[in-house]
Amino acid sequence: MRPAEEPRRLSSLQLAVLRVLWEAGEARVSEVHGALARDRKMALTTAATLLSRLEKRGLLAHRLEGRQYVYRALVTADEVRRSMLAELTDELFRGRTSELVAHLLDAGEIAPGDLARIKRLIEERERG
Amino acid sequence: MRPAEEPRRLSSLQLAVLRVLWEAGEARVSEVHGALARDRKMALTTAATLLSRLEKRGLLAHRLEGRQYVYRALVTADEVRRSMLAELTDELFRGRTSELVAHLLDAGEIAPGDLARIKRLIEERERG
DNA sequence: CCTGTAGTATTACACTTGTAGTCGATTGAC
DNA sequence: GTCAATCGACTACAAGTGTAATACTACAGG
Repeated sequence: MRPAEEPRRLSSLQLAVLRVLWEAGEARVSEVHGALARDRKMALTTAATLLSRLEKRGLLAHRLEGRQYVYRALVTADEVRRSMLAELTDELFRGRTSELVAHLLDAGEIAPGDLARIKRLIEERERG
Repeated sequence: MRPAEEPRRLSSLQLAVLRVLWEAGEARVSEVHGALARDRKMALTTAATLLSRLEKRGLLAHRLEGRQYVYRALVTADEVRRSMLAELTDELFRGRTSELVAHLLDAGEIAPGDLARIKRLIEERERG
């Protein structure tokens, strides 16, 4: 039994679709469209195309309710995060997570307040 | 003077090309091909195409040496890391770097040894 | 029954990427 | 000087993506 293959690379737009479904749990085409169209103007059929393509790829599924499709994600946000982050770590930081974190620190990408928060997380993890 | 726009999304293969140039400083088509072909079989013309496309996009430049093109990257590894990481952070962690790090910790992606190293980095940063 | 209308399915098209063949020019070896 | 090797330019093509029009279908209202 194949464990629902890795999400591999997903475009911004594909992720946006997934985010809608992750937040809503389930959503009709019109709802997904509504959510996406808040950011970028888009035809309803475009949203429908995106959804059916993602389904063909095995990332979504739908059930029928009346005449409408109700989609849901088959991958969790965490799976996608893990997989995309792993790929990025491999390609840009030779697979070393610590280098990634070091980069974050060097690049000043971390707000001062977060620094303490992260340190606390690490300490918890050390004990745990 | 346009500051060499953001690298945006780069494919694995495009990054592989860039890595070669980052390591070598400069490289001829045949050299880039040689490096890439160690991992995946590939025709020389394929490497040439990749290079010229990346140049058209403004990420590379070349000079002529004899009859051969010698390419170099116009973006640094750090710029690419920053930009791609920022995009991923936005899309998958609502822009919060701390959530990214928290995910890393939760996902157990960090080797035990690295934990201490990262903590040390944070402490340095706190003082600095 | 007939017909809008709401929804999905089908088709289309431009652009990017991965992949590479072929063309044309230059140059080193005889 | 001729010829083969070398090297970039140009052309090609299948997938995947973003975008959407158009076609088809079923259902609600009259």
